Amino acid sequence: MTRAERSDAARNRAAVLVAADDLFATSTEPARLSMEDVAAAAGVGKGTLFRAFGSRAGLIHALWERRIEPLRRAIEEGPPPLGPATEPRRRAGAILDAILVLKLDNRHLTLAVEERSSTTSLYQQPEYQWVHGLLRELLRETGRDDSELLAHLLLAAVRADLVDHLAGYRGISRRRLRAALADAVDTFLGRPGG
Amino acid sequence: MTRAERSDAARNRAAVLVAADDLFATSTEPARLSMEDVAAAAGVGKGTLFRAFGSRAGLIHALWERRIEPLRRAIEEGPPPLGPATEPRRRAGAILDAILVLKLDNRHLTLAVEERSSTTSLYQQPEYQWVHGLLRELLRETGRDDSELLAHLLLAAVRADLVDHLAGYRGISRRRLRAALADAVDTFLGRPGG
DNA sequence: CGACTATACGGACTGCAAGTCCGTTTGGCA
DNA sequence: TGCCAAACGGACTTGCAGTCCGTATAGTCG
Repeated sequence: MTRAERSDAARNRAAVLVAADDLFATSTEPARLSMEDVAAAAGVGKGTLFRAFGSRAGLIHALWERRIEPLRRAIEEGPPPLGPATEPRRRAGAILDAILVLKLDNRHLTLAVEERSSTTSLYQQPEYQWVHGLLRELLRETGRDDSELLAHLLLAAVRADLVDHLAGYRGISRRRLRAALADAVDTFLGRPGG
Repeated sequence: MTRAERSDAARNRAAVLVAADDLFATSTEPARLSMEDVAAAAGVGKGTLFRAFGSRAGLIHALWERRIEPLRRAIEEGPPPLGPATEPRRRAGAILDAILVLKLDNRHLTLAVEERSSTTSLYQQPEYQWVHGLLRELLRETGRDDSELLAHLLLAAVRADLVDHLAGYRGISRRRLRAALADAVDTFLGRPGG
């Protein structure tokens, strides 16, 4: 069995998460943010950083984990419209909307999460597979066929780089983006009420 | 004014295009394909490669240009259903289908084209902007509002990495993918006939 | 044809970032 | 207080994009 984490390791891990979170939020170009920068900002050595997170992808994943955790809880055990006791069409729409908002609020971090690195495809990431499975099941319950592909299509609509392009570069308002997404969901599933 | 290209430069340029085309088609992991590999395969020096194409992105762009050229011609001056003399809903569907097929046929190359490199976003690429503008106009003609965002959504459905994941990793047939895309288009625009 | 020069060649070199190694330090326990 | 597994950190390795510059040559002009 593995021994408990030593206190200095825990402290450094926390310091790195704080520093990296800040750097990703601040930096204009997440892809240019190097691990050495993160280590320096956290006041630890590069070796410590890699010991704690394994790789750049590991660090980014840990950061994203923290951001997505509340949403996961809300979906798995929260009240409607995100929680389980919700009519499928409404719940699917609410989940997609929540994802869009999360990405709008964490543009640079999500860009980094969805960055193409030779080894990891977005579609292999556990988080993606989790929402995809969830969504597919909800769509299936509404009676749509080929719910698997439709779930991918709806998730493609909230790809980090697209959201970033529209919200950042094109300056489209959050309101309009959410409305457009809701419209698209309604088009596919019909309005929850009708 | 600029002088004409020297014959050896033209020959090397062609050799590089042939070699790179082959390497991208063959290689399992386009991101791992280095410029030095390409130069070696083409039998030229690295300097020559960079002189001819400027950068990795420039080379990939040149390769993609050749692949997409026939489609562009068909769309701009060909017969229906791709050409201009086509009813908008039908033409939009035909264009999206053609793009999907092109990506299915050039999976690795399109992965490279849409690769996230710090400087270039997919959404800034002239090719993307061209199809997006085209599609947006067609959607506008069908009377859909927010045709700009809808055009992005439809194009997100044929993102290279998604297509590659579905066709390659998940083994979903070309037929089913095309049918699903056609369905999605119909859902948004209504069937061309009705 | 011969020589002159802009153009092109090519591979050594630079810069940069991810990830590793290993000698040194330290937290936690007896 | 002494021991040592765990953790530290920065020098080092690796791999790749892109540059530099001395050498070679295509094309032109006399």
